[in-house]
Amino acid sequence: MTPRRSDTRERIQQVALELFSEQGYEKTSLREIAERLGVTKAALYYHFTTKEEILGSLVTDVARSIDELLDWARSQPRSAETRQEILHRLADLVQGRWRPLVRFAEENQPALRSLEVVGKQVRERTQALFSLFDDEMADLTSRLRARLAIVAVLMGNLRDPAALDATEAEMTAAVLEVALDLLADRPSSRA
Amino acid sequence: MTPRRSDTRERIQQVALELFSEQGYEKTSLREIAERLGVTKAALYYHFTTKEEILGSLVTDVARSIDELLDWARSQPRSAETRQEILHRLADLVQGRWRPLVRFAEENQPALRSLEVVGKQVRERTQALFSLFDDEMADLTSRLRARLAIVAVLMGNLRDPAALDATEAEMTAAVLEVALDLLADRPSSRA
DNA sequence: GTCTATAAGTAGATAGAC
DNA sequence: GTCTATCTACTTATAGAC
Repeated sequence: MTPRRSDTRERIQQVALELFSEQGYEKTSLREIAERLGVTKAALYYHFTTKEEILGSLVTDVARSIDELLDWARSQPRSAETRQEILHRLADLVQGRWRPLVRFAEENQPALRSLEVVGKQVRERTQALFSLFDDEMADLTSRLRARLAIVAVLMGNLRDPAALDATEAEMTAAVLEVALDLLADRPSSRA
Repeated sequence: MTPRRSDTRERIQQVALELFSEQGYEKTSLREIAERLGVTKAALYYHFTTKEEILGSLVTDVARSIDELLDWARSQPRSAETRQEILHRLADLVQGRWRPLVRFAEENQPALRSLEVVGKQVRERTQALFSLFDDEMADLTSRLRARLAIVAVLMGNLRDPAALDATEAEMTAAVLEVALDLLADRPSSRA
């Protein structure tokens, strides 16, 4: 018996995310959101006090999921198995329910940065993800590789302009393989 | 004796790029550009017929530089030395004179995509850069690695939120090392 | 909980004087 | 080549009826 007073709020979030993803945050107006939903602008203001709050409510939800991943990761031993499992969970996260929003965040950095509250949340999580594999004592190339591993996982999520025509499962597997290889310590070869 | 009728046009380009980079394309208004320049909006319209044309004039300049790199690359044999030189030239390009604009392009994909002419130029060059190292007969992970090598070079260019406190020269060297390693063929280890 | 109506401001763009 | 003045079309946001 969930209260379920209205699903309008959730429908607003869903439609807003669609439009933000298609056009970017700045270019999307409240009028457009209201029209696609078949309600008026004023209706939006009943559920959200500002445009930023609509985006903020979405970002907060993702941030919670990332925090759960971070908490879990920090409770585990720093082993190769842990790293592998972290990457798997991260891949699930960015390709599952949060795919549209994560993609949106990747593509709209300036819009997110310029928003007071939302920007802070995004920056903190980005940094936390990078720091997961970041050994501050390691040399620069190792640290770069660690970051690229994260980026590789996020790449499985991209709107691909020059498609690699692979299935999603193939992409995920390939991306994880490349990411794990980036994390593997290797003797510094090469002159 | 260059004609040099007016440097206003170039000053507009320079100031516009500053503001576009700081705030994003959509959020930057012609009023702001004019104000920072100490002229009026109408003055801008003497030099550029639309806002998009200001950005377009900048993008066209970079596109030309990338085309030169692409032409040169295609005229070379497909050797390890060539790949190394390509990466070096790409790094020079994104970290030199075009750094602000390349960074802007990375951060404002949706804005650029939604612009008719500009978007096409950007998409074509991105694809061309990826295809430089892309052997369509190779397996998926190799192709992913090739793309990641390009991404790595572009990462040397990022506004870094969690700074790796390295000098620019160190970053460039490290980024190139990682990129080259990504391009190196390797026996598919790992179960 | 959703509406109409409207405020108050800004955007990109133009006409025409100087 | 740059200005003032203005236009039209939007924007986010609010007040208050239903």
